Amino acid sequence: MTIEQKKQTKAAKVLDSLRHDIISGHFQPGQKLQMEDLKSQYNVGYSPLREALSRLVSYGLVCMKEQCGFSVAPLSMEELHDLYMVRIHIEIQALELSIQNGDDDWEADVTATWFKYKKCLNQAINNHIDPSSWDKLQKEFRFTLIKACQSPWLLKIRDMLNDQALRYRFICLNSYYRNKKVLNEFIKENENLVSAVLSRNTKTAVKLTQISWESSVKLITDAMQKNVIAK
Amino acid sequence: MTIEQKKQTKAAKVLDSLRHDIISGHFQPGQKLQMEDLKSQYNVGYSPLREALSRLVSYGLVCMKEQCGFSVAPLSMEELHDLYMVRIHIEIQALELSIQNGDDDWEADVTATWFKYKKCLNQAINNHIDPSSWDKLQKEFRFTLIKACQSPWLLKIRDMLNDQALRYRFICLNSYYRNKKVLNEFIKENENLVSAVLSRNTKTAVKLTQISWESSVKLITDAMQKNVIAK
DNA sequence: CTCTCCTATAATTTCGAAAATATTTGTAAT
DNA sequence: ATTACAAATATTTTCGAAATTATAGGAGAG
Repeated sequence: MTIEQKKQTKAAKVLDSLRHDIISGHFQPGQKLQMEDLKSQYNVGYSPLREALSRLVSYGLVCMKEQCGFSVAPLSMEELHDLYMVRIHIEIQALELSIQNGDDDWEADVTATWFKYKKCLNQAINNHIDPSSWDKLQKEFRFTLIKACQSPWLLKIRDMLNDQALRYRFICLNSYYRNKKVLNEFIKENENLVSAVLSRNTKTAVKLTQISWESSVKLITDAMQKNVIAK
Repeated sequence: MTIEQKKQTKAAKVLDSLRHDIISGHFQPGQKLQMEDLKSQYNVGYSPLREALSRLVSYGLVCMKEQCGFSVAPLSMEELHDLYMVRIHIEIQALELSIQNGDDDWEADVTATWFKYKKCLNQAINNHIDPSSWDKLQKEFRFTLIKACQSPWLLKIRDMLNDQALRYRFICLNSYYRNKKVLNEFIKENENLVSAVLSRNTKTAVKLTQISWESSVKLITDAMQKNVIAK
């Protein structure tokens, strides 16, 4: 329990927990989310639960059918491709704007977060893996790259698509963690991306992002065909 | 009360009503949404209300501050421009894909919905204005244009941005209804758009959409500066 | 044996009172 | 007069029982 969680409402807390538990795969895609179960699992009443679930419906992580309750949004090959297609568009748009609008402070910020993230990645190569700090730093780094875009709507939509995509990425996270070759590739790719961004080379930055994400889709597709998580 | 609203849950009904009442400006931007008031206005208890409001928070039409309740999302010049920037991008992407993927049935659909919509617009010129059918037909027409894009995520995001934008459009709707010159322009623009779409001329269709929307932004900007709805 | 309809059970959804928190009002001290 | 503090009021948030609706199981007719 962190210090800052004092005055949060129960609805907000259970929203965070649910989102995390869905993204991380604690609940299976498509799984029914029964009120009674959730109530005892999260130790809350009906109201905050329904509130959280309702928000996740709009957010796209949860489905609901009237009078038949809630369920975890399913994953599928088709959706994976659709999701990444839109996501690449949004992310690239944000990146372009960010490179265009970012000031000196932003450049410093990019450098700093990449420095931290890189350090974590290098430790991962030597088997010192800390998944939670990996996630945090990756998230921070990727957000810093685009946060100077000055478009609240782009950022909001990106957030949504990002959370969706994280569910798919979880399928093949283990291959990331273990494979040193993949990790080294990954570090190099990001290194190139950062230089392109800092030198305001929009075209290169966009192309690198596109390539990197398309290979992500490939990795996930392979993992999905092996696993039986989604046909 | 329409026929098909029998087995809807109260939360769903109040969600629709709230969305409509916010978009149409029945509630002022930024206005506080008090539970007691809403409860008596919509004749429901706390649970379905909070559920609907929660979904509208994720959707972007409602804001909420913990322990301080809900309020209507505010409008502003900055957001207008941000919104339309993103919206144009998404809509164009969807339009391109739709032109690319649409089959013969889709072409027929486009022709049919435009025929109906045009008829309604022509009646509007002769002062036979029916705002509700105007809205319905406009919505149907614009959706038909892009529905062949085969991307659920694009459609979902478009829906969200569309509803947001409708709030701004409401500010200057009266000038649309009354001004015959604007209406004639409008019909002509759409006529051109439909021909471009049907002849699969993606470039022209995109350009026409862009121009038409940029002039929309201008109209709204002017109206906002006159009205005092948002500074 | 299969299908339909009815009953029993289980789940979702809703209500309104109770708890928790914010806001306002009033009082006293500086 | 102004600030600080405290009581009173108003509002939001939560709980769990009650109402509504779906689902499963079983009896009877064809």
